[in-house]
Amino acid sequence: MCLGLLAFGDASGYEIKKEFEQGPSRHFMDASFGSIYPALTKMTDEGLLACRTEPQEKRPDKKVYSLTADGWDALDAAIAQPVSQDKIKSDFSFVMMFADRLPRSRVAALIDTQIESSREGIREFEEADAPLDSAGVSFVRRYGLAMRKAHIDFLERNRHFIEAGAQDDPVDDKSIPEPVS
Amino acid sequence: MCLGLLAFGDASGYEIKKEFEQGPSRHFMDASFGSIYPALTKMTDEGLLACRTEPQEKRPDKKVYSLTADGWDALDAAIAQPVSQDKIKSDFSFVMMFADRLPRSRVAALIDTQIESSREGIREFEEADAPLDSAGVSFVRRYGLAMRKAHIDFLERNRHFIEAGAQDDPVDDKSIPEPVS
DNA sequence: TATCACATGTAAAGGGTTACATGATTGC
DNA sequence: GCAATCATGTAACCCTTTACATGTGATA
Repeated sequence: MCLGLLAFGDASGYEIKKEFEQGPSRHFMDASFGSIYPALTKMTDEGLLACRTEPQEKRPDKKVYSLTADGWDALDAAIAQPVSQDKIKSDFSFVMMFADRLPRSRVAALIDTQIESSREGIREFEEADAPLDSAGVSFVRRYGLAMRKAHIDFLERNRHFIEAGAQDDPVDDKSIPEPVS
Repeated sequence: MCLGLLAFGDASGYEIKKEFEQGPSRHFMDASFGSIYPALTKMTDEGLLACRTEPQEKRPDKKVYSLTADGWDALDAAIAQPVSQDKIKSDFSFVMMFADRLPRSRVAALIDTQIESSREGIREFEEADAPLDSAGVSFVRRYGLAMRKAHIDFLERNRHFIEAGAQDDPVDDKSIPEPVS
């Protein structure tokens, strides 16, 4: 993943981490410093990356990595590899399977949070500098956008269904929604 | 996850694995025998699960697990816990970021595979016995269905865009698609 | 004054998969 | 005969996160 991100421009470990958090890769990959720094060191040892230290004023020194010819070859080899199926880890979906055992207010709050975080993701994607993207990056960014929109759309259209099936809230027991098929 | 699946009925480790592969939980969780069996043993030791051995004819014995009262409590505690953000690991999205470096035929094949596997997932979900689902399970199943449909929809609407940007195939260099904005 | 952003790195601990070990039966 | 399904379990290995270690400068 680090190798891939460096194909879009030289960067330090710290900048790669920011890319994982904020860039278009945000919605399908992630890594912590504990795996980024060792990976960068290892690939430099293997000759896939070159490293130069950039001194900065009023900031700690920066180690900027860039792809070598071997690095580009390794990237091309990686993207030629067969791809495995997408894997999703969703606490939300897991908890929703037991919505019947949860108070209505919790189910509603869970859905609200999901919608809000998808809206947040959409905002971040739309703010990003899309005109500079390659066709591939643009495709991936719009893909992330489309999935988030579909996510919000599904939740808004179906929430009434599951909220109706949930447990009455312990305290507030008025205003029972009609059951919906 | 095992605790959760057992809430829908007693099962053996082998059956839980099948549930991960075929049930509605298929699209957001997974586990191998190497983690299922130890988890089952551990939870039995902790008193969350009860285990009975069912002898079978012409088949190895089965160890069927069921939730104890403590198990139900642990499940309720688990679903009351704050949920973390969904995490997606997508080789496909990663490779697509570098579509410009790939031959058109590979990009097309990658997209075909994605569409086909989503169609396959839809078929499996629709075949399943939906009428017996709880409101929660039904919601999650329809959620998986909606996401897969959105996935296919995006790919079909946008594939021409990225396939146009990819590299000419090494051998076949005729029939160049028009660039699309 | 405290927290955040910048900046790199290591080690312990945790979680998971892969591979192995074993064995019967059914279908191609 | 060979592969797949049924069925359970262990251990080595791999990868990752979490937490720690260190230090400056800007902002609230």
